[in-house]
Amino acid sequence: MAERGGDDNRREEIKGVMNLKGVAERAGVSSSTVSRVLSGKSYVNEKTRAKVLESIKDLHYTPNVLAQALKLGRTNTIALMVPSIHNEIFPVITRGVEDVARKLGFTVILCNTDDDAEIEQDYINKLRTRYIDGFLVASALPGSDHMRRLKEEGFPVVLLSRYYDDDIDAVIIDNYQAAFEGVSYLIRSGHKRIAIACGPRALSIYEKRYQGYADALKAAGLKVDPELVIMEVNGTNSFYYLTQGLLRKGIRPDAIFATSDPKAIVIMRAIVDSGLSIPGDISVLGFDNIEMSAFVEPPLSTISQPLYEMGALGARKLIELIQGESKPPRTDILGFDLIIRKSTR
Amino acid sequence: MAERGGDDNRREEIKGVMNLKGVAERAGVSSSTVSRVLSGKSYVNEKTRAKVLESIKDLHYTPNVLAQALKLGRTNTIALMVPSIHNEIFPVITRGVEDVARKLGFTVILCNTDDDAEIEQDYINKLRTRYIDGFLVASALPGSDHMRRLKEEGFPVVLLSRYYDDDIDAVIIDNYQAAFEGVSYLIRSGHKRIAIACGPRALSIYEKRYQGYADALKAAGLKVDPELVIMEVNGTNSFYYLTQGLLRKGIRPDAIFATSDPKAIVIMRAIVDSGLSIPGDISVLGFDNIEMSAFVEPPLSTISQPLYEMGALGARKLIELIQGESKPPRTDILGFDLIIRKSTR
DNA sequence: CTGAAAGCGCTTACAG
DNA sequence: CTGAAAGCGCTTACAG
Repeated sequence: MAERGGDDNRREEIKGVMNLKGVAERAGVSSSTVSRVLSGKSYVNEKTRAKVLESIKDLHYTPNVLAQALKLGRTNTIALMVPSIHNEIFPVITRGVEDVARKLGFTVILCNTDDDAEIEQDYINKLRTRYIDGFLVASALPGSDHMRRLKEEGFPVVLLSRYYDDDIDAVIIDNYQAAFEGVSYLIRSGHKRIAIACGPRALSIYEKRYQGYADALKAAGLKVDPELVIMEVNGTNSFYYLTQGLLRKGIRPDAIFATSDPKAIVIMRAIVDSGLSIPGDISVLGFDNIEMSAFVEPPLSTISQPLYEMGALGARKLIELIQGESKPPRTDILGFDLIIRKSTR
Repeated sequence: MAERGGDDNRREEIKGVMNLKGVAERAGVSSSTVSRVLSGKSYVNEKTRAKVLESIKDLHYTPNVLAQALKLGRTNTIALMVPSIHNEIFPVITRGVEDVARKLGFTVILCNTDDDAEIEQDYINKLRTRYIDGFLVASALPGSDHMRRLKEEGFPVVLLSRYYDDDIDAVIIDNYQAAFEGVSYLIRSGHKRIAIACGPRALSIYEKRYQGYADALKAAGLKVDPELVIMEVNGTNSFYYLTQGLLRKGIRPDAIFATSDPKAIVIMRAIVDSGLSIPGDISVLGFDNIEMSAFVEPPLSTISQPLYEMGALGARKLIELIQGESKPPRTDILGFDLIIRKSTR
């Protein structure tokens, strides 16, 4: 009895928070036995088991996960690292992750990294100390090698939706191909001066979407006009001023491919505020198919990705890894859909 | 040496995952001493401390949070329970929570409850076993008393944004007053037949907003016309058909107050698709001021709540509770803003 | 089939 | 100022 002094661990005294020893005493057996009926891994005499089970029920006993984790080296907890849960697509992915995790007995710790390598590293340092069984990472920072380092340290890691790499498991869509097909559709329907409103190309998804755009133009014998490449300056809302600036200078694309739906919606606003019509004067194509995109005016044509499934599959893969199924790393590529509504002609 | 047999705890062997004992040996002191320099709670000879610090650095040692938690009975982890992270307002709240928690050395476990009492209970059972230091709950289920039970068991609990109760700390806005002022504004600007598009009144926020709507009408000598009360049937999108149905029957409100922005956006779509104009024929007022609401066509007038601050303050309060400052429970009421854009005349 | 014992990695009262 | 020891609540190899 070292401490147990005047400390304030109220929870200690609450009925309902019991330990193995308490259960064992009430059942008249040793804690080893209780542990065994709990784990179900060894045979226990039917009668003993019944007594133990009853004692557990009477005492409302639930095992202390922390102690188990300390002993076993597993916490049944995974970390989900996303740039920002605020960003439209991550809530859906997160929901997929969480649902699967919950079903399989895991809890998820949410980390917002802001695509900042330092914050990412912070989290990793904090979590790696056996606090976490594995990492699900939607990072867009291709240069950062802390992922690889984590993996080398033996942590299960699955990459989600963004950057990926042959050495690490991943679940993604083919962003290049999706952009390629979206822009090709625009070309097929008669557009000739297609602008792109692109997120930072330092993030691999945007780089890929940009390449898809450029190659689709090339494949149709058109070429990329630097005037028509609108790069994000400072957040999504900057596209409002960027687009207006472009139009005011008299530059007149006949379509704009936005690399995300929120960007597309902001751009539609700028177009309308400039006195032009959609899709009459300018078509707009988005990316992501966020829920609202069907309801804005005009309803937005866009490319949809299976976000929920991405999260769900990612979680499933990670938990398989944690539970020791060691297959070689594999990148799962999910499908996308081109959804035509009224913002393109 | 009981086990240590052929088990697969690879992480054990990885450099970088060290324990107190290792650090102590390298520094030529006892683990007690190392623990002491780490905690900073007792004096340690300057020279000894320096040696220890060096050893820690050399070994890239970070303490095992699990072991600390087991010993101390605290995990520095809080649970955030939200109906669904998918729902527009929760990502922002969550971000506020997470930022504060992180700054104060806490991690947050995210739980999606779907406003389902059983799932809520599930989580609580799972997490209560000292896994978690406290709960931040955005539950809308007023009838559920598991919150109260949790509190009685000694768990710190803070309620967020939704249901609240005098016995438990909470951070909210005055939903009644906000709706009252929004609808009063509509009345002042000449609207006489004001409809409400209301989420399920079983959820306390919607009940409050409904009351604010009803009382604002009453205060102006108008009364609630049951024909103009549109109740959600099955998710936000149902308002599309509900609104169209209303208009098709020839019922013609001159304004619609929607109890959330997504509802407002869906309703605007239905109005336009029915060949009417906004705000010419019908004004629309939303609630929440989600980011996109400034960009939709027409830009949406709405009531904004300080979501980020709500999350941040909630987290701060919870952590204070956890750290033992026991003030009497208090409900903090944050301000709201009526934002007039172009969807109301 | 079951118990006693060691050990997971910490912290801290107790002696020096 | 510092170390040896007990204990947080579990699990499991080792003996019976």
